[in-house]
Amino acid sequence: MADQKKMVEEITSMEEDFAKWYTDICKKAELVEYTSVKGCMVIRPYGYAIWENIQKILDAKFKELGHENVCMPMFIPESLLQKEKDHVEGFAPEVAWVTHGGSEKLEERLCVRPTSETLFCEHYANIIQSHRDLPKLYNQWVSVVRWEKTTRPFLRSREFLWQEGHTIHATAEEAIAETEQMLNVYADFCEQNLQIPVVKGQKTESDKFAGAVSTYAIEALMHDGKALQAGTSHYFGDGFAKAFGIQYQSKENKLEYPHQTSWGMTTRLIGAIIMTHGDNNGLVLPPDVAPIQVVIIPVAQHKEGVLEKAEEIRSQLSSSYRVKLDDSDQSPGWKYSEYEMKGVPVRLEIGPRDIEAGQCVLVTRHNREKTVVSLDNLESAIAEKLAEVKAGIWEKAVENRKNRTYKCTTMDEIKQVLAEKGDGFVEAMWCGDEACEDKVKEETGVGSRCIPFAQEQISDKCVCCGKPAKCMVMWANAY
RNA sequence: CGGGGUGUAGCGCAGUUUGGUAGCGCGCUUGCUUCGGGAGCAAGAGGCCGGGAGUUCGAGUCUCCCCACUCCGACCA
Repeated sequence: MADQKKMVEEITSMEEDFAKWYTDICKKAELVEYTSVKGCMVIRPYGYAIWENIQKILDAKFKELGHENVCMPMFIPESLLQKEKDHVEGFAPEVAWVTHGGSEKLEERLCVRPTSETLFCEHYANIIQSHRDLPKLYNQWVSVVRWEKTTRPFLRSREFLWQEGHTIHATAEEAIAETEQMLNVYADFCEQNLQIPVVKGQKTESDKFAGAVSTYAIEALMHDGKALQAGTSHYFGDGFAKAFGIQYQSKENKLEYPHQTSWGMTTRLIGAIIMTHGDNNGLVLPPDVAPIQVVIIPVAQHKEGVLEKAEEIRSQLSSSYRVKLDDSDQSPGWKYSEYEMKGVPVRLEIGPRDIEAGQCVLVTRHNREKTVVSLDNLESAIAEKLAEVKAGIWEKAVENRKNRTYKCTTMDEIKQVLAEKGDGFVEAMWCGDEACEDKVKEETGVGSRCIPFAQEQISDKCVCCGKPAKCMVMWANAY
């Protein structure tokens, strides 16, 4: 909040240096720690707990829709990776290779999975014979490795955690429906659980997944105006099935190729949370995934009855919420700052004066508003506060995106608005020609993020070449 | 992968120009006093100066080679 005094001095302000602000939060809020291997980070308990909560919610959604979890190996033989031409071309530049087992050189080198399409395909070829074997709705929670050149905590690490869904269906229609369904699951998760507004859309040909027929994505806008892809869902058609020889016998007794999808979300979401909701005092966590939803800070805890009351409240609340009572011997002021930095949505202060009056103080993280509430209906008061936090951070994020979404009809307009207002989402028309896509990127610095489902006819001409436009594209500088 | 910057105690830094055997602040430990927005005093602990080779009687400091972090590009969840 602009008028609030900055109370945590350890974090660089985002106006001063956004990149440093980001890494400061990652480290000071104890989300990650670097290791001696470039791009490989320790996700510390507080950061991992966020991921576990993300997993819990998503996994339940997947299972509700009939998906089953499986686990593929970590290694892919080179020959297997190479079966689908586009796929290998897309991933080969960034795979890590295992060449030795012990001291012996392997006959065929193995890549550490950058994604598992090939492994799923090999497996599907083995287990699918009949239409009765379809569909298979699989998902796995694993880590993958991509040998990135520049790395940043959560946003781009060489090893990252994710889930990858891989489904295989008898018909194209079914597979397309699955692709769309999962994109919607992702969008709903971002918006309803993480309070991150997203734009749903389709990737352009040049930007789609290696080996896919079509790629869909959700794009979120960060505080600094850069776009972040928060999730993707791909439709593969029968290309992989053909490359890997997956066939099934239909009811009509004909051999057919099945149709596939894949979709994924990663620990990058934690980066999205930081850069969507965080402020100069640190993290601001969406209540649904916050490891601690309510932190209880006893005041004058050495005085008789204070800790006992605080513990009583903790115990009472812990059946409904993730609660922590901090009874360490730090001063209350220190604790306020500490848990603000860690983004805990609601703080509960309780001291001798409160106890006497049968009340406590609730403070919401995103706006630091204090409310005195009676201890008699504490649970509902907290539910209200958590809902307030959700609504508050959602509105703020939507507002930011609104302020940073620009409609442009010419290249000069794009350059001008970016120079004046800073990075953001640029909506502009496109003719569909890849040359124009490249030229926009080259001249203005913003690349195509997606072709939003929510189309708007901004003009009838391509922003670049002036020829008749096919669709509106959302352009942005991206992470 | 190209161009810049940085690696000295857990964190932030000084010391490097001019080689002489390592310091400051915060944090940490113990004790007492404090406690409603990062408390005070006192006494302590903590370093193969990112790693390796070299020059030198002697290297945090000079030379070379690695590695990591970071920023700006290109590539990417």
